[in-house]
Amino acid sequence: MADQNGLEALSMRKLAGALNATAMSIYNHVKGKEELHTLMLDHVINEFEHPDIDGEWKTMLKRRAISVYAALKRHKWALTLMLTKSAPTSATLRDTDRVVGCLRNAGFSFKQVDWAHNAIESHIYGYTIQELNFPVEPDEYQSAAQHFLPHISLKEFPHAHASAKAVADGDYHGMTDFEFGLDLLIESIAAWQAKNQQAE
Amino acid sequence: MADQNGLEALSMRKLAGALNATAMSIYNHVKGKEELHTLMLDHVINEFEHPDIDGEWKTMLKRRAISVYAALKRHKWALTLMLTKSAPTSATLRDTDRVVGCLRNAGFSFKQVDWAHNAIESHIYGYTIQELNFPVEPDEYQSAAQHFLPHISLKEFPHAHASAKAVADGDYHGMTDFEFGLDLLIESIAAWQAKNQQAE
DNA sequence: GCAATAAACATACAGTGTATATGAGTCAAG
DNA sequence: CTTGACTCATATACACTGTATGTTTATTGC
Repeated sequence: MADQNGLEALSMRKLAGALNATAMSIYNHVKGKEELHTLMLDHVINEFEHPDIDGEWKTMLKRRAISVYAALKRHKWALTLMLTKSAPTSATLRDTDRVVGCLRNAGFSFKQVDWAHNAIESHIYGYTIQELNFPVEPDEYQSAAQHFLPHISLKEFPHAHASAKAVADGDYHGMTDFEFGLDLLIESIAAWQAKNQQAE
Repeated sequence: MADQNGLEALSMRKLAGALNATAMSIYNHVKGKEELHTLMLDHVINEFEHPDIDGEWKTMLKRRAISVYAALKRHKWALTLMLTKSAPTSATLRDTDRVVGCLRNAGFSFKQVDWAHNAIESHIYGYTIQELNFPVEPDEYQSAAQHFLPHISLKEFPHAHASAKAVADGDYHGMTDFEFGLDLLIESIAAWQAKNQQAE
């Protein structure tokens, strides 16, 4: 229901209706709506591709990152929930356990694992938050830019205007790439870790 | 009100009460709650430190990134709103205009600007989303790790357990750094841009 | 002083999450 | 065979939400 009509379309009464029951029946299986959200979020996290601990860390973490990105796009409500939830569940524990294990096997110190993991997660969530917030679909960038261009004041915002004009004129597609920043990060993490290996 | 008690504590009636008025009076100044949220978000965006277009892009974008990060931490509800909002406002336009201008002056192509900007934004939002979601304060990491350690199954999640144990034992503080990933990104973007300069 | 406008208001409605209490069904122990 | 415990669906009710509608009051320009 949330996948199709958004998180606000999922009320206890509507959920109960879809199950041919009343709203209060749900409370026999779930403590409240917050627990329901936690379970939903767990379901998404379980769709992440867990890295193989003995695999090459770069490819393992890249594959996982792409799968996380895909899952968060499939379930657009998930990131919203992440911002209102608190305690980590066993689903997140399993995921982090694999990531940590993979990096530890590659010779990372605990601090290096933490920092590297955190940086990659940042890219995944941040890239997704921007894409989910972006109002137009990728195949409509040019037409959207043409439509929006008159609303971007040339005097007030000359550079933003020029940038939008480049997309409107078809000089470049205007599409960003999830793997661009991801690769930058992974490579620079590798260099950083190699340099600080003996220092740790 | 949202800063102090969270976004859900800001209802039209409570806001009106704080202004010594009734809920419906607000609708004479604002179209609805969605517009109220947009205005609140704009207020946060206006707290961002706009980069000097003629400054050195690395330091300019780094300073801006840190100010964005600080603003999003001051107003914890802002990121949540970003995920439910749609059209960009003039406040966001002003911000992106400065960023784009700064990078353009540094010789970036439009595509390079877009990709670099997007990657840096990803780090800011993603890092913040994790920090806001994290349940414990930095000065309580060790005690929190000691408390949570028994709940992390050694058999099921050995690496996560070991990582938490390292924090609990005080082997390392367990604190990540916003500027770590930021610096990695900025430096690798600089290298990438320099290499592709003549190719664009 | 009067008309026009702006802003605050009271009321009402549909919808939300959920506390509480009741009732029907299943199952094991005496 | 019965009794008691337990699970689960239900009905009712409460406090709250955003806001559509219509009315009253205050303020301004002429």
